[in-house]
Amino acid sequence: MISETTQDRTEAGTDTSGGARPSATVGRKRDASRDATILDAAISILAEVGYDGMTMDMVAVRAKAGKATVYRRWATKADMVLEAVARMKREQVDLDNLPDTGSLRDDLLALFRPQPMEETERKLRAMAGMTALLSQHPALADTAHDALVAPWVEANRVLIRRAVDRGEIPPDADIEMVAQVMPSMGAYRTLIRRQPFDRTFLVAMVDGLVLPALGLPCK
Amino acid sequence: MISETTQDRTEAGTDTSGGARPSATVGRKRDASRDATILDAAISILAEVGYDGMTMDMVAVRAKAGKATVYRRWATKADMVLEAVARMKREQVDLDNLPDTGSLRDDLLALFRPQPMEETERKLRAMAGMTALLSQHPALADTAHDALVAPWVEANRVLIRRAVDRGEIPPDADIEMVAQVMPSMGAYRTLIRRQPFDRTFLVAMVDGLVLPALGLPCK
DNA sequence: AAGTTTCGAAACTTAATAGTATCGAATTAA
DNA sequence: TTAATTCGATACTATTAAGTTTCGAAACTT
Repeated sequence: MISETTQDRTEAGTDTSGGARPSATVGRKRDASRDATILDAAISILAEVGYDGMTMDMVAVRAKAGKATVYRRWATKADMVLEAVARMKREQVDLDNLPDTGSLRDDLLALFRPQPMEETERKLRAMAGMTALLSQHPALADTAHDALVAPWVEANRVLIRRAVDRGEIPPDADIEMVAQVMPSMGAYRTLIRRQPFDRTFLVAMVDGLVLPALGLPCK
Repeated sequence: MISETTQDRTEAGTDTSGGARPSATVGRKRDASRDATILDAAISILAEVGYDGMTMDMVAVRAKAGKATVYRRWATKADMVLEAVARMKREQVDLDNLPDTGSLRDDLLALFRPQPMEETERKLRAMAGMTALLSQHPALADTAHDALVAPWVEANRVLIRRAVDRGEIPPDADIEMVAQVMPSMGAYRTLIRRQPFDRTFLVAMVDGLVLPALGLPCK
């Protein structure tokens, strides 16, 4: 079972008072930076061996943390993985700072510029590792999608709309469908085929699929 | 570890002679029909709960078989799942009997006619269940792909080539890429999004993506 | 200084399950 | 008839891993 909320503060030890205690104001403070370290280790291991292949000991060892430190933060393995995935969202595509080169093709390719594609591949693999969890908790499918794929789709949507507005491509295309193509094929290629999501593949998708589907070469 | 070959015949009991014995000619014969029943149970459970969620007891119970009957056929769980997936291949798209309506659109839609799409979805879900196994044995990715997706891609390839030959669509499209679109998006939709692979989605892909990418509406 | 909490480390408990062994009944060949 | 083998069922073993507890040291509040 996945807990409703993340554990915050105590409840451990020989406490018998049962009631929820307010955040402790005394004692050593929690090192917030351990959270990120642990979650990052979790994501890496998730990408490598999947949810069921990942043990809490592996995570603790890689993060150089004790298991108590891990379980003080998340009640269960599933809870931890959930937050790890949710956190990836923040590092994703920066929707407020999209490329704007004047060419749709360049915009689409530039989406992967600052952070190289290894990082995208790592995240896709982490998502692959989560599929096992999705079987047990289908509701998590949305969390994973929102965190990893939705921002990418949204970015494509914006870039395509801009191209329509500036008259670069005809306005009658199914933008919604086209915006999903690259994320879908990227996920499939990484998750199922286990092939690299590299620049060659990216360019092939843009030139062989996305732009033609939008009617570009017919102009 | 995954065994090289499927166990055939004996080696069980109190045999101490070590050497590989030829197929027994005496005693009760193996009921070959149990194989299919067991593998079918395995596929269903795989689709429902994934590889790690599936226990050998579940499979035996659903197939109304004893575990000895299962392990007499396959040495390990992974072996069994492998053969189950390989067997799905034979029930897939009939490449020797593809639709040929004279219209690419109708051909693509007709691919899913005889067997309804629930079956396709079940197979895609079984594949989703296998992703966990792929994390541990990446070599299996090819087996799964060959069994479940490659025939579908090949069918698309053939149908598209025919349309090019008869002049329905221009010959300069990236056929290889386009042929992969529907399987990729179908897999992604089923595996990650956990949304239905229904006729509506199929038509949207064909009309909003595949045909436009091939340059059809510009003719 | 005193009391409380967090830290990493490691020992421990407990539940689940892959795989094995055994059972009595049924099937087959010699 | 007899010996070998398969069948479903079930008990058993061994391993793995989630989650708990304990430890001594460090860090923080009052």
